[in-house]
Amino acid sequence: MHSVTPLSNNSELARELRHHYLFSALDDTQHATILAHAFSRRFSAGDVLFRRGDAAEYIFMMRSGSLKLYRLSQDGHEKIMRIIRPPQTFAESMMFMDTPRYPVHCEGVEAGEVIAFEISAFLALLQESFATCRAVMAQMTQRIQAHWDEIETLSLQNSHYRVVHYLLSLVPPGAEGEVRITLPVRKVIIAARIAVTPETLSRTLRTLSDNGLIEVEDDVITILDTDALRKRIH
Amino acid sequence: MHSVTPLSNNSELARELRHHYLFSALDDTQHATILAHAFSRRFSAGDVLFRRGDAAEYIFMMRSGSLKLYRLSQDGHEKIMRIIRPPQTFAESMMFMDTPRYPVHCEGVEAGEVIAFEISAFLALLQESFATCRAVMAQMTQRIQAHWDEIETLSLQNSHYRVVHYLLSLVPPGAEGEVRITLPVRKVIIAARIAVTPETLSRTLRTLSDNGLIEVEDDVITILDTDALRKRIH
DNA sequence: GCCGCGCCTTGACGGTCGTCAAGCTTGCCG
DNA sequence: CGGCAAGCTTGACGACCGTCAAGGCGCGGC
Repeated sequence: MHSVTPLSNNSELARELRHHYLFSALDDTQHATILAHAFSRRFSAGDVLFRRGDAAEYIFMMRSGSLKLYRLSQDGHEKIMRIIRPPQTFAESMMFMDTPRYPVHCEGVEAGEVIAFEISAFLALLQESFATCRAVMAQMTQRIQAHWDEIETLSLQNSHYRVVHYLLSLVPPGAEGEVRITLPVRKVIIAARIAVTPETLSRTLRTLSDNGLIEVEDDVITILDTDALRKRIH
Repeated sequence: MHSVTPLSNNSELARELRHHYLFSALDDTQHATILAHAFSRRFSAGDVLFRRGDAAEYIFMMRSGSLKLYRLSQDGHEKIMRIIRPPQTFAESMMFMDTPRYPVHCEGVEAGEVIAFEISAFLALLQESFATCRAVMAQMTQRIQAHWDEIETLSLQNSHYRVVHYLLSLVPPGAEGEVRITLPVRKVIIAARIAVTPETLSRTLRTLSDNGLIEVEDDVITILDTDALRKRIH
């Protein structure tokens, strides 16, 4: 694999781990152990980190950039299951499968860097640290909650709802009235994430704009009245 | 709460736990502990076990009957997230939330019985038993896999596919050629499970029947050629 | 510069599937 | 036995949204 570097004596990374929700419960010895079984991987947009069906030997932590986890239908349609950004970890749940295989493709969106930790090494640490065990479980619980929400959205709601819902998810908590947000990724990526076509996304934004609820200028969207938009879901 | 009975000296239940994937790693003392913090709950079809938003104090193990976990949209449409049958457990992932609340409604479909275990007691046991911890995580991993699959199905596939996919999921593993299956629940329940209307389900079964792929007689369906049906997904 | 390519938008069209309504069968109960 | 409700089916209709096609805009490479 190219763009791979060892992590010996990377004190900045060590400090990062100490503040990370998944690793903060570990002591110095344990930190050293997992770093000895980890490596850094740099990637560009379009680089493939793994494919669906590959044997899963690593869990990952994002350090910079962004990437997408996605599946393809037989006729080549792409559904993005998740967009990953720092400081998220992913593929944790692979650890507990009998024959671990990644269930999605993984590809870079914006160039960046991930740290890969060997699953076997991390599993061994879990036995020693119930607190870390709990952190993993809390993490998995959050993922499950997000899945319930997504399944509900996909089966109970129409595309209009999904677009509005996505916009509202970008509003900082507590914000009210007029809010300016910037789309974090290209629109075609967003469309694949919320399971609509780029055309439908474009048209829906247009309708919202015509109705005076938002203003669109490239990837900057001004929500004129957050509450009104929230109620607008029909 | 009515239909609730204590579990002291229920030796049959104790034996059941010993063979259950979630509890088999516990020793006799630990079994006694959780049984001291558990109760049995009988229910009929239509009985509400909990509602979405209720504080989650228990995890559950099905002993008999069946029930549904579901959500409602604003306009009253029901999406069944999961059908539970023995010997499944559910709501395990609630244990790791900060302020645990059930994220779905739970209602009886066929009369039966569940065992409710206090979350606090079970959490305490997890600290002592890494093996049980692992069992919980393996369980959550399976749920996550199932969610990925469902999200993929909902976003990449049409209703025809979902019906065929559901039928195939009822075929016993390894079966080939002509297979006779019985629908496990009423059709309206199945429809809500796979996110189509009862009308669409009915029409799709009709089409498959007209094309000579299946034969339908009430809740008994004969799949004439499993492989042909598998390929029929378009 | 200018060409080509990717991203986004807009329009026209058509299929899928949900909605509404009617009718059928079955089982339950007075 | 008649009446009623529930479950399922079938038909007619229409909205939603995906597909196909065309065109504008910005950007990088030659």
